[in-house]
Amino acid sequence: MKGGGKMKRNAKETEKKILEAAIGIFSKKGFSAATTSEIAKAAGVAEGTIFKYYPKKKDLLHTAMKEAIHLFVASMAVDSLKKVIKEKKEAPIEELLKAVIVDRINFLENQGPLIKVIFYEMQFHEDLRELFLEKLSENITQIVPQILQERKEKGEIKNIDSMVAIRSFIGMILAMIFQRQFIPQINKIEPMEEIDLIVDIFLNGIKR
Amino acid sequence: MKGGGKMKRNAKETEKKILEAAIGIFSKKGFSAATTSEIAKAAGVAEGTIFKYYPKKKDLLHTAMKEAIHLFVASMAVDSLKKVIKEKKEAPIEELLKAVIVDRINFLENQGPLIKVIFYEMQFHEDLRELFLEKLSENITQIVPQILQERKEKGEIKNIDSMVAIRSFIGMILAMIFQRQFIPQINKIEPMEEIDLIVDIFLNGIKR
Amino acid sequence: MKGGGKMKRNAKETEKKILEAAIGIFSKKGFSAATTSEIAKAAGVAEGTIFKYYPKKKDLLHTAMKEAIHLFVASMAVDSLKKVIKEKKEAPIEELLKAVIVDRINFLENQGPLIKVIFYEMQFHEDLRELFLEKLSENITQIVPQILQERKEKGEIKNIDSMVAIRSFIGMILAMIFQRQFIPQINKIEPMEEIDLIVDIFLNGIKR
Amino acid sequence: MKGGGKMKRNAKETEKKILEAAIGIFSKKGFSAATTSEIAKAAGVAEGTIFKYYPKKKDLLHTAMKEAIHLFVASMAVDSLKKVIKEKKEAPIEELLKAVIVDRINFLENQGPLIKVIFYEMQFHEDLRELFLEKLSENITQIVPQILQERKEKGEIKNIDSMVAIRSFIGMILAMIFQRQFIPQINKIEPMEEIDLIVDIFLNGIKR
DNA sequence: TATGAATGAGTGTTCATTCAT
DNA sequence: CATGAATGAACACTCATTCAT
Repeated sequence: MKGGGKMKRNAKETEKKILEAAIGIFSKKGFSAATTSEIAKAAGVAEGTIFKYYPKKKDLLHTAMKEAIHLFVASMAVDSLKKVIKEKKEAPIEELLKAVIVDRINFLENQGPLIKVIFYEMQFHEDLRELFLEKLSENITQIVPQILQERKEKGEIKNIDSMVAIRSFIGMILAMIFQRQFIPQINKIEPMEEIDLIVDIFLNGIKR
Repeated sequence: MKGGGKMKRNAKETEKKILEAAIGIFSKKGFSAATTSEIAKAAGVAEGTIFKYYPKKKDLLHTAMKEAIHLFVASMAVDSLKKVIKEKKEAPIEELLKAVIVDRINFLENQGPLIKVIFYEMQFHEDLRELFLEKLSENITQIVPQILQERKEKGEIKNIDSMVAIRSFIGMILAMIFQRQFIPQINKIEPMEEIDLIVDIFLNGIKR
Repeated sequence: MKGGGKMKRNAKETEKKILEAAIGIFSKKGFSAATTSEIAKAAGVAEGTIFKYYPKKKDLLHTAMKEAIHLFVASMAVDSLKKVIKEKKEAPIEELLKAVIVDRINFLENQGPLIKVIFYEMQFHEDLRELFLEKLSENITQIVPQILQERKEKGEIKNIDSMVAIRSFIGMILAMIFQRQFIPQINKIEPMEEIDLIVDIFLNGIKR
Repeated sequence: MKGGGKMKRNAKETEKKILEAAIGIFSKKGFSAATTSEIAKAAGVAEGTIFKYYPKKKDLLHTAMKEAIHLFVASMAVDSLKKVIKEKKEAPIEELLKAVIVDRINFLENQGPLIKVIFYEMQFHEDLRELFLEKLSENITQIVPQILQERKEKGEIKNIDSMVAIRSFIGMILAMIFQRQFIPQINKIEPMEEIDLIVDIFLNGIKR
């Protein structure tokens, strides 16, 4: 009846619960349609508590976005990919690309909601858009060319614009993921078979 | 004390103005963040007028979506593409594909906002999602395979799954459009050059 | 498409249709909950037409009320009752009272909706209340005492306050009508039998 | 930019204030004509606060009705009357009836607004009507016959249908109350005198 | 005279935000 | 620190009323 806390006292944990609940709701309904009361319920805190940590609703979005950007850009473009690339440095390029695809599919399956929020809200919030794209382009221009550079030098692949090549590859994969997610009924072949096929098309496409 | 009639009287036109304003606002801010007062202002009508034509705000979205679906699915997948394909039937496949890309870029430039609305809101509204995907998968499964069939028979290209090939091609194009829209600064080559390159990669990828 | 009338042109008739539709709707939902659009539809006219005849919605109510008051007060308290009383002047008083009851039940069955509107809206609109009660009290004080005066003089009934007696009788009848309308299931005896019983109670009650 | 909490915190009290304000306004203007903004002002709360307790305006009516029904049916038909009847069990029947009338007048004077709401809105809302009448008829059929039964057995009064007798008595009283409320100017005798007269009429009417 | 498209003040309702406890 | 009752600006939506045709 009196005001005051009941649950465990762990500010960091509470903050995290709120942020995670917010990401969940944002990804289900979008930022505008999500309500703070809903988020509070999902986080298991009182509505007022949210505002101790995030004075404005938009702060929730910003924090989520910053985390997402870090995850998406740093993790996606850098860490994870770098790892794959390094591990497979000596492997045939087919194997490298397949590993990349599988890695990306896993990434999207785990970080899907967050990614969704990024892409949805980026459209509407100039500040977020800039933040995201700045980070992204920074990393992309650094990392992407390296991936194919070595192979080009070895003469395995054509001397084409690396960005275009990589981006095309990404487009193929995303199109596959998107289609398998939303219109799975039109598929006639198995996922692994499909991955092979995509890699095959891509490699034939760019090889000398 | 209450309002009265003033402006021109043309129901059909008013309805259209409202719908167009709505699509514009929806695509700028998303459905939830858009307000009817804002839409009214953009349409140049009183707020109450909107509700004569669209009793619920969601009706605006639904109507926009139905129109969008018709445009996107029927027009995109069928009419326009069919035309391109027929016109270029005897042309080399490179030319066909380039024509398709240019046609799609034009389409997206003109119908961009509408398309954006579709993809945003589809995520959140089950009913819209079903409506869209049903139409889309219907058409895709009919049209897409025809595009490559002939070339396969002539032995120009590999005997691979047409859906995967086409989808990969679409993915490449969309990735290009998306990147050029949002991170244009990382581009090093000219659009037409890029189109040539994409077609080249794709054709090499699938040719026998 | 162009503005302009289609139907018969008969102002008086149109006006009447509107008023009747209004009374119907008012009695179904009350004045406030009734909408002019609903009334227009029920009257078979365009919404704007209503305001040619009744510039304000309240005018509809006022006109209905005036008609109702005329009907209810003049007709109920005066004409109809007078007629019954005159016809049965020489009849035994039991017969007179039964005739009155039957007459009143008929009246209410025919004029029910209008009566309902009177009693409902009277509560909220001071002006209507005054109009109604003024008329009513005028007539009641003139008519009511005459009904029993003669019988009193003949020594058939006690020399009690006529108003109280008559009002009690009216109360008995209205209670019967109300109960039969809303809780008919609790009745054990037939209507005519019940009328006999009420008259019997009343007459025994007032007889010397 | 948006509001904040200020006043005392007592949910139960706030809820009650709102309900009472609502009953007051409903009884003054009817449900439809009452506005939530008006109710909020009368209750001394912000408009939004109302909806924390009663998510829909109609919920206010329903809650008021349920309370009213309980009060009216349970209290009126059962508790209060039972008490009177028990207290006066050995008293002459005249005294019993007078006590009943006085008790009822007091009841209506105190609960008037609530009762008014019941009778108004019952006409328009099927659900309320059913709720009310169900409760009412349940109780009436249980309580009413008991009132006269004993007297019948003692041979003091005729062996007539108890329901009709009681209802007639209620009708007489309500007619008195109604008339005294709305057309007080036509009265020539004092209230207590009038009560005596009504009881006299009724008793003579039903005595053997 | 009748129409019905258009109006806009006003209604019920929502929700981010505040603050006494 | 956390609560949740309270707030009020803003929203979707209604409806009596006006007026060009």
